[in-house]
Amino acid sequence: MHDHELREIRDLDLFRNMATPSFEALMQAAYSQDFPAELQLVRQGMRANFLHVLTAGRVELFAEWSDQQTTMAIVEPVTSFILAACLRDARHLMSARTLQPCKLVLIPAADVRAAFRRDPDFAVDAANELAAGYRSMVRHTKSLKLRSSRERLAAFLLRNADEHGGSRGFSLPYEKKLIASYLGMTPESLSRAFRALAEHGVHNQGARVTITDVEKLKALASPNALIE
Amino acid sequence: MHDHELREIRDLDLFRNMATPSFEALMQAAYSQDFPAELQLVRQGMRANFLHVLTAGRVELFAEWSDQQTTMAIVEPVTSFILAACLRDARHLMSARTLQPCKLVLIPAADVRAAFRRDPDFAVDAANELAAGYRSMVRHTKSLKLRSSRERLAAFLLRNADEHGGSRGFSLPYEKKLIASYLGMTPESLSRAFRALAEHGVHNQGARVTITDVEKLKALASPNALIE
DNA sequence: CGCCGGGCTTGATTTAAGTCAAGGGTTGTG
DNA sequence: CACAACCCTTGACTTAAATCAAGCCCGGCG
Repeated sequence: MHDHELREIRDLDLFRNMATPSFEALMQAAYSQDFPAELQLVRQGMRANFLHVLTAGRVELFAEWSDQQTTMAIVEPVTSFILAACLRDARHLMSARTLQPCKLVLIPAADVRAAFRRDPDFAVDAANELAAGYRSMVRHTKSLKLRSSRERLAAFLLRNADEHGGSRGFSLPYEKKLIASYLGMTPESLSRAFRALAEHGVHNQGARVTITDVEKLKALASPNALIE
Repeated sequence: MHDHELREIRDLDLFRNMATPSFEALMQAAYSQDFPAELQLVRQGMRANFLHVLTAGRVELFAEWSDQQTTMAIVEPVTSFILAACLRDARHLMSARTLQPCKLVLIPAADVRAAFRRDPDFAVDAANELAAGYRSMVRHTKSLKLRSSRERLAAFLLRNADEHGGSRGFSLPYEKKLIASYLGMTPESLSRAFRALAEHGVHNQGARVTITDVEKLKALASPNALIE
């Protein structure tokens, strides 16, 4: 494993405060690997054997059931995933696949659990990470249960405008197909939702989005701010 | 606070392995209180000031947005809730209200955070608790995104049959209104879903449910077992 | 340069679930 | 014991979103 990879991982909130010996032991057991696009990394129902850290590329977490699939989250570098299943030594609730060629560091789950029990600072950071994950899943669920598809898209666009482009417009970070699945609708419905948002301060052309009236869009996405 | 309450709390997974001095300090700062039914304990958007432990009664966690509400979880004694918001010192994502007269132990969030940073065993247990919470929220979300309302009800009934009555029939643990909201549908739809399940091995009369054909119901609820 | 092929859009139609409205049953209470 | 209140059910109807079916557009490749 390369030095710059080690540093990237060390800089994650999850590993930042870990004692150096624990970290080194953990990295000793870990290995870095390259994967092609469209490869299934994790299958739901299987035992969690590795904590994954994505250092390059993009990974989709999705759930499947009876020949249906839905996107649960999209992982961007540098981020760890599958921490909960590792700590609980449980089966995966979600599957994972690469969306592009990816570089991942795989850390054996047993070593993660050991470090977690031995290193208090790591345990604290793991708990924080899990709390954050829990809260983001709560937000996702709330959005699904309380908002219409149009409103979900509005909220999604506002969040992205904040993180990326700002008010001068930005490009959608993923394929619309994927966004639709993440937001819990079909690609057709997403297309129509974009049209409907034209009335609410959104201009869209292909992957290009410009928010022409932030206030109007916010009014649609969060009549009051309490949802997130 | 009474001795038997202290023992109940001590026996929770969250507090079981905590060092005795940490536990005692934490309980020193805590206090027990009785609440009437239908009282709002927590309002989403507010700062999390207390970790709550329910020792008697029943509490609903719900989310609200733009004059809509939806049930996110129902808490039964003895269980702690709002751990994630406490640890992150963040605002509540959900509101909470008592469904019945309740007894709660309130532990100041600042003390929880302190104990959490100071006591490694507590940090480990907190992380486990959060991991479990995260996973249960993932299951809920998967169910919402991948199953029809009929299928969600089927899965809910199977889970309850397991936990309570067994095959000899059981009583629904809450009002149907509440179950409907938890499952993400209206009371009317729940009613129709029950009727539809008559064809799939479920007999229902008021709060009374008997599963007359478990296999048939399972076939409907989980064509393959991977969802949970 | 032209012709796939996939992703996206658009229109027509269906369907699951929500809404509205009314009535039945149960429970608690004066 | 009767009445009110609330929960639940049922029926009629509406609606949001899914499905089905073309067609379009754009990038990659022969």
